[in-house]
Amino acid sequence: MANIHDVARVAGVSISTVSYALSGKRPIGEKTRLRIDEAVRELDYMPNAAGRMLAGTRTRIFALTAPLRSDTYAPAHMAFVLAVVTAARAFDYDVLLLTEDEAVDGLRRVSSSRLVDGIIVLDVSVEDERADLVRSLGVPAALIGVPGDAAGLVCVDLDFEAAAALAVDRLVDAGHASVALLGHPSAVYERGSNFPVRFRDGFLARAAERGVAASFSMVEKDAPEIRQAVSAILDAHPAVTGLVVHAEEGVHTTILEAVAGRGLSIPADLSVIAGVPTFDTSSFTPPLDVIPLIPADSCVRAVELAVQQLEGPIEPRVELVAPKYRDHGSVAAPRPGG
Amino acid sequence: MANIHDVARVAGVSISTVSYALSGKRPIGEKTRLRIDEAVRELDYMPNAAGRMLAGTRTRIFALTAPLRSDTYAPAHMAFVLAVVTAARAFDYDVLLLTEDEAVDGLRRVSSSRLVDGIIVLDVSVEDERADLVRSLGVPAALIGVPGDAAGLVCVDLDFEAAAALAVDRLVDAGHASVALLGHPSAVYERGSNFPVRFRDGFLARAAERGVAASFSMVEKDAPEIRQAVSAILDAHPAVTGLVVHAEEGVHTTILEAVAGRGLSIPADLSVIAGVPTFDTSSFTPPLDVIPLIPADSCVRAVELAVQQLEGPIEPRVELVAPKYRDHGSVAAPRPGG
DNA sequence: CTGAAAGCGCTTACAG
DNA sequence: CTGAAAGCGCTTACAG
Repeated sequence: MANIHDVARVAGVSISTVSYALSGKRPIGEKTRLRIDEAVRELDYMPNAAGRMLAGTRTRIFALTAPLRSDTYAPAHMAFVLAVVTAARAFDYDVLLLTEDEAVDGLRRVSSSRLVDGIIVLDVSVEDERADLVRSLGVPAALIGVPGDAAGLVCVDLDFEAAAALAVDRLVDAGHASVALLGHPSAVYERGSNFPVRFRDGFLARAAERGVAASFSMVEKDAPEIRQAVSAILDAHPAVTGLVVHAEEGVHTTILEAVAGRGLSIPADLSVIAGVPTFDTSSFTPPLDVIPLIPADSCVRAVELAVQQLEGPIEPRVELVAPKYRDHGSVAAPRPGG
Repeated sequence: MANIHDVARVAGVSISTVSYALSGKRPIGEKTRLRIDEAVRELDYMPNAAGRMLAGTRTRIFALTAPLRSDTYAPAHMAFVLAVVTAARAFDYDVLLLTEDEAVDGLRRVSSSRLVDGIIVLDVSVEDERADLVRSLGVPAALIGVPGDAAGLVCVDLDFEAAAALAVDRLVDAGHASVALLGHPSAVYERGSNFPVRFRDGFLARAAERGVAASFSMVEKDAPEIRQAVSAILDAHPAVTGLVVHAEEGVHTTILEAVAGRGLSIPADLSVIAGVPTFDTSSFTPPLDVIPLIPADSCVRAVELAVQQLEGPIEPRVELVAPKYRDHGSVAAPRPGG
């Protein structure tokens, strides 16, 4: 395996010139550059990563701490991991994957040994020991999600309150005067991430602002309970003509079946918006308008912020990514009669 | 951040003694070791990864190439990634994650730059460009799964033929004389991985060996088609009393509903075994006997084989992991009447 | 049982 | 525009 000395010899220059030619950190004479390029090609030279890390100030590796617990929703989790890796590669960074069992020890190890230049934290929970650790490590880091105590941290997340508000606005703007939110099972609001709470609060707050009636129900995952919840809310609030669903994929389909089962058609009788899913709602029956949670949006920004910190500390912050609305035809004006 | 010279100075020894004390590669005097341990603790010393990589012969990093495509079954994929990372950590190896878009270029980059000591390949397809690449790279590598051309490669996979044969044996041993396999959609058998084919062939071959009637149907994913397939096979082969299912999670539940819908009870009327799922079948209604695909089994072995290759090339091979049977009560003797 | 020293392959001031 | 050289932080023969 050729090294920089081989390239320098073949090109008839010094190793520093080879180094500068490859890094572009100083101007190189036209013909010198050509001879070096030629030598690099001839020897199939690729700089040694360890030499680079040791001499330089960067390892060009980020640690990604992603639990990969089996109780996380795998498709979304996978999409986020993929988005982080893709975003990191755009900055020429590789990603070292640290999982649940080694969350804290692993982060400590790879940052103390200077194996990584920074840390990206995924699947952040309210009480996340990784948040405290990152704070104490003082290493470049960005969290995707917001822990209970975000002081001193750089966090990026979808603006869930704005997303819920956007859903309300769409319904109200279409003429609906009574809206309902079908949410996750109650356990989700009690522990784990705080975004369901933020979505719910954003929903209720905006509905109040807009002066429309609003109700909120938590829905368990079993089909009978889902049907029950749909009936309950439509029976208890007959005026409801706009529905926002913040739940898992399977729950959506069951809700849609239940709605159809009551003889209601979407959007003629009921307008429906899916809130912040990571899955596709355009192939549902009927396709649903959606305010998606887009992994790339948060991940790209988180990686950018981590990269910025390589130059030095930046202001701690919670950066909220603006929600986007995608129309699939499931929202319309309510029937004149109500 | 303390380095090895700091530790040596505080402990009053040379840096080589510190290095040997930490690596355990040569015996160190009792009190010398104590002084070094003390200094390490006092300075919170952790060896610099880049220095280690450059001076040593190992980076202690494996590349894991896992596509993370959105069309792969995420829960299983995540379980495999997790199992690889966990297995690698047991050998004190970290894992660098390379995804789809960079499969070939990324592997070339990290191996040419000596960033990694070896490669673990996940989600291997029949025509997998990564297989050819790994062959040409000549770097320690282990594939989890078997490509069309496995020549020169080290592969590990579940023994799918043996798994299917085990299912047949269980049914035949219980007294069943006519068995059926409900498999994946036809597209799965035509492209992608080859394990569905291996499972099917193992099923048919063992049934022939045991002298029992066997049929095989491919089942699409939509509920109506699933119900249709169940009816078709039970109508066409009324003697069938033993069923093996090799399909996705949702398909299983729909099949069970369809079976119940026909008034058949499991296992009294029909014995059912789930073939090589990565999901839990013990919470199905009823719980199903299962021959699971256990990510850890293949992943641990693949990592072991990669580690072995650090000492030098080993014999190329396709190592098949023996299947295991888990009884949940869904297999019984057929009714005396047939 | 321990140490002095070479060397791994780069980057980057320093010098011209 | 280019080069000689120091140095990053380790490991490991070599020597005693």
